[in-house]
Amino acid sequence: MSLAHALLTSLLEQPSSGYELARRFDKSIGHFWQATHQQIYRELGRMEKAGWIRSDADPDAGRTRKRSYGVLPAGRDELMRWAAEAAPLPELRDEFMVRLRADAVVGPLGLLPELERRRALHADKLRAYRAIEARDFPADAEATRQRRIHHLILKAGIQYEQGWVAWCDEAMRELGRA
Amino acid sequence: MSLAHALLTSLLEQPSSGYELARRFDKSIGHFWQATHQQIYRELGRMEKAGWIRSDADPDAGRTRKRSYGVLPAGRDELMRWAAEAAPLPELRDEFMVRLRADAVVGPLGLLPELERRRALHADKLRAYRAIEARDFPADAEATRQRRIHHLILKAGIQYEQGWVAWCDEAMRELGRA
DNA sequence: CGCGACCATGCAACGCGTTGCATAGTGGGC
DNA sequence: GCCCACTATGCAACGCGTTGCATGGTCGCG
Repeated sequence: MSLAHALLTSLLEQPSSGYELARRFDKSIGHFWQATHQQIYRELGRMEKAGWIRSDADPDAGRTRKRSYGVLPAGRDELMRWAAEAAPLPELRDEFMVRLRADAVVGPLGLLPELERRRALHADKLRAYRAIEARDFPADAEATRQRRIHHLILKAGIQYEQGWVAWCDEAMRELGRA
Repeated sequence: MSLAHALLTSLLEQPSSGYELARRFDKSIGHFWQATHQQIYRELGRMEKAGWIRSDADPDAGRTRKRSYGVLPAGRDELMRWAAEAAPLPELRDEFMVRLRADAVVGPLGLLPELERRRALHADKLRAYRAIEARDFPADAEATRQRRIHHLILKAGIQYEQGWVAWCDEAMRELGRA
């Protein structure tokens, strides 16, 4: 049930509506935990029932259906309880490796273009992460605990994409000389 | 529907029973595509209905319930058709990053031990992959196309675990001096 | 004034993956 | 001779994540 806890975290950072959460997930948290607006609305409903969050009609009442959510003490407690739990490592799970293995067993399937496509996608993400890093974590900035942690998370993404770009390069060399 | 195609690949490499597939998934293919025996039996049933594979009672008939599966031409065609498709990049999806972010917003939650645990788990996997590499891909071995591809897949795992070990080290330094 | 883009929430249904349990035969160890 | 571990397959149920669709309001543009 990480989604609930990701939402609690996001709501603690900034109380918001389901819609705003959905958009924020597309940016910061979405880099390592994705969710659609459907999941988010459904989960917010459950969390409210559980007494972890409460909602109130937005200030611009009447005009829109917008509702804003805030974390209740019980929600904060739950988040702290959960954060201390041990969790299994996320498993590597990649269709493309299945394709490669299929290529190995049924003969050349022309995977080079797909490999190039993947390389480009990873390189795009890497560039985007680096841009965020340059903007949000300049060398001379004051490093609070919070900022250092956020930077650490970003570096995980950078490391991840960088690794894949490097692997794609190697794989292209290997597949190329087939 | 990658599971079906992973099974087709595995069955082309070596016709087998559901049980054997389940065990093989724990080793080779399972490194990048996991499946429980439940999923496998269910999927084999569907694939047989679809005419991609056929089963026959095992030679030691009568004694056990064992059934062996083999890929039919339609299954082979389907695998080749699928392998050429474009696929979205697998997304990074990691609970621990949510925990870190929670730590940043509700104060120190004592994540260092968990970080050490993760580092050890990644290092274990890395060591296991390196052992497989030393055993199956010695420098002097003949490099067929198939072997080069299998090595490439293994290197993806090595690269992946290596990256996480390095990141854990950095994260431990950062969290340590808090 | 109408239309398209965006804000904002939600229902219904499906599928993959997970969990718990059931069944039954076989082979080895104490 | 009994118990345990392993081989081998399967049912039932649940939950998360996905997809397609529906609804209705606001705001800017031509």
